[in-house]
Amino acid sequence: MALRELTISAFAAAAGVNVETIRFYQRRGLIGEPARPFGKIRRYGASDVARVRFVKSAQGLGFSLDEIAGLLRLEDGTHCDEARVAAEEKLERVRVKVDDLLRIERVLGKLVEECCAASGRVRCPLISALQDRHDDGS
Amino acid sequence: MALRELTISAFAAAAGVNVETIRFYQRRGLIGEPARPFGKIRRYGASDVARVRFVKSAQGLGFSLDEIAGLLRLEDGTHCDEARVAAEEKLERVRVKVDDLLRIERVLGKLVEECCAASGRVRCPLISALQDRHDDGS
DNA sequence: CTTACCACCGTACCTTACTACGGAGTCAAG
DNA sequence: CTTGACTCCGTAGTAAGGTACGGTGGTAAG
Repeated sequence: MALRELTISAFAAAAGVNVETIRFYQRRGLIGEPARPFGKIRRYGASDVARVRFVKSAQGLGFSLDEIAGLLRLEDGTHCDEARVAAEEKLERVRVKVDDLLRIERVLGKLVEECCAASGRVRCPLISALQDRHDDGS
Repeated sequence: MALRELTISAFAAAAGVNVETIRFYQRRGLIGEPARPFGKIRRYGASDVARVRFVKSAQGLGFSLDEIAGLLRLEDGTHCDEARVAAEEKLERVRVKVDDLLRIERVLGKLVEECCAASGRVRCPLISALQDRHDDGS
């Protein structure tokens, strides 16, 4: 587990993605171009692996690559006010997501529990769950 | 707010999507072909609006249209055992997502609070948050 | 009954996020 | 110093999820 000893294929394997995905993320600026200690070949470390895994997790939560890049930029510490405003916005979106997921979780949990107890359901409980989130109209 | 009086464009507007998206969802089976009370023209009701909104919410949470179709099929009540197993699987995925989102929320909240308190951060707290989720290796 | 607007339908196109390909360079082992 | 596995890079292709377009047919107001 030492630093900066992974070749790109070992790196990709460790992060659970395709080699081409790594190169694609580099082009998109999601991971920085690493130093090339020996000749022209890139070497990667554990922190790079963590970064890619983060990207993949965030994607699974419905964030686009652009949004993820925004999240990652928040940590820079530079241009502080801007970052705070951005973070507040993201936070709001994240809270809505958490809310929605918890509703779905609750309904799925009930479905599993009571399964088939009521045979002739008319209305989907999942939909109802997300429907009365915050009971404002539009 | 009566039943089945929306034309497709009113429906799309109410659900916050494009008309073409509605037709696309019909082809995908995400919403059923509605009856056509007068001549050849489809009419939609409030429950259709709710269904489309659900699809959009679920998408924002990282579910694919296929997965969403699966979620919606759960409510049928028919073939009960199958549905219960599926629901359990979904539930597991949802719980992981909730976990991840809560971690991100916590970190973003801290970022907003302490913003800039520590000027020279080295390591991204977001990444760390998702990294030590469940501390199993692979 | 015409005229304008909308619905219907199929097909084509677009964006996002990869994934594959092909040719040239690198590097360690034999 | 060759061989073979691996890397680099640009470009092209793919899959998912829409979005746009263009022609035809309803339908409701004047």
